[in-house]
Parts: sequence; structure tokens; C-alpha cells
Amino acid sequence: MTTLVEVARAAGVTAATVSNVLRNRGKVGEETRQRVLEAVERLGYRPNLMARALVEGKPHTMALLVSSIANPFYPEFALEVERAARKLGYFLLVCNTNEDPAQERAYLDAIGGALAQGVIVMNADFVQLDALQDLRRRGVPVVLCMWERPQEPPPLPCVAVDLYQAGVLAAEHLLRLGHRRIGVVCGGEPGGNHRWRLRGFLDTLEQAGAALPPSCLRHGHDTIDGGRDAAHRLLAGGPGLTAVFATNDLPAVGVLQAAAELSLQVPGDLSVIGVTDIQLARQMRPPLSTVAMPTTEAAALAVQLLQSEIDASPDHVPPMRVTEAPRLVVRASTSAPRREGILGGADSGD
Amino acid sequence: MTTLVEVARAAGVTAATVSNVLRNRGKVGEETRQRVLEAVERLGYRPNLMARALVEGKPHTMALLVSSIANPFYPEFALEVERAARKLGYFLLVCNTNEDPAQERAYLDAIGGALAQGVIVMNADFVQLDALQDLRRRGVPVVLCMWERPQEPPPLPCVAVDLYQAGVLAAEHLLRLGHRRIGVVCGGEPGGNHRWRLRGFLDTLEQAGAALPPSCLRHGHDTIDGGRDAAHRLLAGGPGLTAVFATNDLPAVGVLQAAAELSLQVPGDLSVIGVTDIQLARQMRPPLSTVAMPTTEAAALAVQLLQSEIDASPDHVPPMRVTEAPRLVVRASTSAPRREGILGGADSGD
DNA sequence: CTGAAAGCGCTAACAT
DNA sequence: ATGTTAGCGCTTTCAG
Repeated sequence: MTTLVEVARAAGVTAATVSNVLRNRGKVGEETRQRVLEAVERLGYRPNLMARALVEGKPHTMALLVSSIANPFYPEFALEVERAARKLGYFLLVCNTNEDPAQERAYLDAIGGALAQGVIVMNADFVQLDALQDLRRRGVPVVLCMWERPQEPPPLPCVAVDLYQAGVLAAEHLLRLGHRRIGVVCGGEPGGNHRWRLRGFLDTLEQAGAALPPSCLRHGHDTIDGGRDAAHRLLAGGPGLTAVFATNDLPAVGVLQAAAELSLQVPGDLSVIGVTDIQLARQMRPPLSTVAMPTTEAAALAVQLLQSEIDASPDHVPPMRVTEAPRLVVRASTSAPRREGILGGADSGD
Repeated sequence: MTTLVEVARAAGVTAATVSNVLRNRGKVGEETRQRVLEAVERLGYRPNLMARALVEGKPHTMALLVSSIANPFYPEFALEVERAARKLGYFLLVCNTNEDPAQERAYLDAIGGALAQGVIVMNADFVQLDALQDLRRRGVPVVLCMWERPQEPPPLPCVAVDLYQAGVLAAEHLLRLGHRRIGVVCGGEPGGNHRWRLRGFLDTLEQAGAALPPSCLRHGHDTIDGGRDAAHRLLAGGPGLTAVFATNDLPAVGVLQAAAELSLQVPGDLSVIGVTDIQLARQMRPPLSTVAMPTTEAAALAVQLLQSEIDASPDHVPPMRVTEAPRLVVRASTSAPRREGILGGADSGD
């Protein structure tokens, strides 16, 4: 590998001068400049980023910690983050823990070891807030992304999206269409990460006088298969549902599949709506109505916030940035119920 | 940030000893060892990876260069690569060029500047083999991944998958089902990356005496929309096709959508088959039959090959690793034609 | 078994 | 305008 001194020697100058030329630090005569540039070109010199990082006290790298290979949302989001990070001159290191705590620890240690200047951690059920707080106390900038409840901030810098509101929007949409017998598939355990979306949905229904009976709520894994299973359990209960809200797009896709397996037309027999707006949502037939998260904005905010954490003094109250509200995206998987209670009637069942 | 000397001071030893303890270089008394370990723990010390990389002459990082945010195959593949790289003790830097040559250059320069120890480049139409060869000549390990034609290796180390064979398998499958009036949607320009799959498909048809007339071949972008457009053009030609081969899953999904828009039942009216087996293929209704690429193996081979390039002397003939052959995955999007030429008849049209 | 010293490639004062 | 010097945090001979 060509080094600075080799270039310097080739150009008949000293290392400092070459450095100055390369960093445009002025203070260099035009003629020398040319000679240096020519030598750089001729030798194919590329500055050693490690050395530079060491002396400057910072690698030009941000890390993104994601948990799961299975959830297509993360790659989609990662690319948004990469874009935003690049604009600020950072490289993005994608750290995929695959839900393995040991792997997560290993990555956090590496980041603590200046592998990256800071880390954006995707919020998920399993994140260890304590471990992240430790890391932050040790001086490593940490940003939690996709915190779901702006009203109750975590003890860490975070980007929050109001997902209670997402539940509200989904409920309002279904109510407006005339649905009254609605089911819910919740991704994850009760009390898990999706609880705010769920609560927003349930509260809105209740306020409309259409409170959801417990039998119409099923929990399942936050995956396509989990959604399908939960939907089968839900629909087998047979209370003549005309619509299903899934707390995430992945399980919503599972609901779509379950509907197909039960020969239910979507949206004719059953309307389905999810949350997030992953690419897959658009690609389903029928395309999935959903409440879109502002992912691009969240990614940008996360990167900005991490940057300001990097610049900030180590000890300060963890700031929070809130994205714009999620917004309803109506596609073809929701419509007015074909007839009230076609699958059991409004006044049968329960 | 805590440094080695601080730990050393805290433990009443010198930096070298701490280093020895941490690297398990023996030569350390048990009692000292404990004292050091305790100090490390107490101070929350993490070795600075940049410094280590600098002195060792290598960052523990591999880079993966991908071109497109839009193609879901890349994220899927990236996570496989990350996994394989991690097993060898590397971090993975995902470099997304977004098809911007300037961005690609910037990344390659950074990698040349020891940002990563080597780079895996996804083969795509636009890759500049020259630029990569330059990089390699400058001593940066480069591996080209997903080269589609093992019989004609590129001038770079590569992982090849025999995609001619993929075309053969798709053709054999359709022929075996009894299809004779078959259409093709090719992702990308004629002469582009997909030419081998296409040729394998066409050759096989021809050998079976069912050569494909030019009117039954359409080119389009290697995307869902591109596939849908091409399928519309193809099916509007109206030669009573009973099956369509798309050279990639993404356009195959587009064909599925076009079929739905034309009220064609899949597979009853039209069988559809793709190539790759991305996750989306499983998730379509009906799930897409396809010729699966050995992506996990390809990712592992690419990482291994890059490792051996890192170890190897800089000048040697570029090696090639060939994966196992692609394999047919039959799902519900292909079946025997319902009736020969239901959409025009075997002897009408043309 | 432990310490001292040199140096990885680069940058940033400070001198000249 | 250019050169000299010192060090970033770590590893690694080589002495003690």
C-alpha cells in the first residue's frame, strides 16, 4: 500500500505538504501542488482511513444495530439510514444481531471500541435499555430509533414516532367505512412493543361505541406466519368479522393469506389494514391498506440526532425528536363491508 | 475514552502487559492478570479498534458493494454475507451505490484507503470491470459475486453461479408440464446480464422442437414494474401463451400482476416462473415457482474467497469458485396448461 | 514474567 | 510556503 511518505518522496516534498495538498489546507504553492497531485495519481495513493481516524480521534462511521434478518423492514430502513449517513460523510456499518444477545454485546463492545462513532439502535421488544445506557455513560453516542410513544420518552436519545396515532388512524378508517365487527391481530406479546398502536386502535373503537370484545383480539408473532396463525384463530372464532387490523404489515400479509385460505374475498368479505408500509404492502394482491410510518424522516432524524450526540458534551439530558405523524395509506385491501355481517350477521354470534 | 495506558496505570503495570493479558499472549503472572482484568472491568475499557487496525495493518472489515436500493435481493444477500463474514471475525460494511458511479468511486477509494480489507462486488450490468481490476492491481482484494457464466470467467476472482442452467431448468419444467406456447420476459437489455439464463431457456426450447418466436420475447427493466409492462406487451401480442418465463423473480412478480389485471388465472390460464427465489416469491398468491439461486452458498463462498485473496500474494491468476447448480422450486404458479391454447388456440394467432 | 522503546500512517502545531 | 516534531492508541520485538 502506498503511503504518504512514499508520495512525499516521489514529489520531492515532505509528508506534511502532501497532507496539506490533500486536505486543501492552503499554504501550498501551486507548482508544488501540481507535483504532489501528479505523484498521488501516479502511485494510486489512497489515504489510510484508519490512520486518519486514529489521529483525528474518530472513525467516519456510524453503526446501525438491527435485530432480525427475517423482517424486511430493517433492510429497507437500513438503506435509508445509509443514505442519510452518507450525506453527512459517514459510512454505515450494519450490525445484525439476529436476536442473539451475545452477538449484540459483541457489536456494542466493538462500537465502544471506536469501531463506529456512534450507534443507532432499532427499537424492538428485546433491546436492553440498561446495556445501552451503560454504553452511553461510557461516552458512546447512542440513539434509539422508532420509539413508539413520544409521551413517555426512554432514558436515551431517541427518535419517536407516535404509533398510538397509527392505531387511531386505522380505527377511524375502518369505522368511516362502516365496519363495526372488527378483529385485531397483534404482533408480539401483550405489553410488547405494539401495545401503543393497539391501545390507540382500541381506544378509538371504544370512543365510537364499538368497543372490541376480548374474543376479537389475538396475539401472535410479528411475522407473516404469526399473522396467518392468529388470523385463523381469530376468524375461526366466527363472530362475523368484516375487518381486521394487524399491528404490523407483516402479520397483515399473514391475514391476507389466511383470508385467501378461507376463501374470503378481500376487501369484499374482509377488509385488512396494517401498519408501516413496507414495500411488500404495495406488492400484495390486493395491495395492502396501511398506516405508513415516516421511515425516511425517521432515518434522517436518527442520523442527525446521532450527529448532534457526537458533537455534544457527553452528559446531558437525552433529547427526543418526534417525526411527523404516521399517515393513512388507503389501498385496495379495505372497503365498506359488503353487507353488514355477511358472515354471521350483526345480531347473531358473539 | 479509556485507553490502554490508563488501564495499565490503574493496574500498576505497563501497557505492554495489559495488551498481553488481553491478547492471551501467556507470559503473564496469574496475579497480575487478575489485577489487569479487574482494572479493565472497572474502567469499562474497550480496545480502540482503529489503533489496533493501524498497527496490525488491517481493519477487521469486509465491504459489500451493492448497486440498488430497489432490488430486495440485495438486502437479503447482504445479511447472508454479514453472517458469513462475522464467522471469520469480520465486520461488514454495506456500501450502497444506488447506481451512482460517483458514489461507487467514492466507496472504492475508501476501501482502497483501508476502510475495509477487501470488497465483494455484486455483479450487475453496470459494474466497471476495469475499475475493479485497477483496484485489485493496487493490492485491494476484490471478489466479484454472482458471475453468471462459469464457462467464461471474468478477469477477477469471482463466485460464479451457472445461470444458463437456471434457464434450462425453467424450460424443462414448463415443457414437462406440457406447455408449448411460451413467452419470455427478460429483465434488462438484450446482451445484458440476464443473457445466459435467457439463452439456456431458449436453447432448451429449441432442442425440444418448441423454438420461441421472437414475438414471444420481451425485454424490460429488471423490476416488478418492468416485468408488468413487458408482460402486458407480451400478452397483448395475443399468441395464446400458456406460460411465461421471467428471467428474474422481480419481473416475474410483475407478470403475476399483469395476469391479474388481465383476469388471467395463474396457473390455470397462465403459468409463471422466475429465477432467484427471493422472499417475495414465497409470499405471492399464488406463490411463485422459480429457479432458486444458491444464495447462502454464494455468500459463504464469496467471503471465503475474499479471505483467501486477503491471505494470498497480490499477483496471481484470479480464481473462480462455482456454486452448486441452481435448483427448481415448484410452487403454485405453474401447472399443466388447462387446455392447449385456451387463449387463442395452438393454431390460431401468430 | 514485565518494562522500555519503536513504529503503524497520518495530522497538526510549531519552526524555519 | 515548506519542513520538523510530536503524538493518536495499540502491538511487538527486545531487554531486564
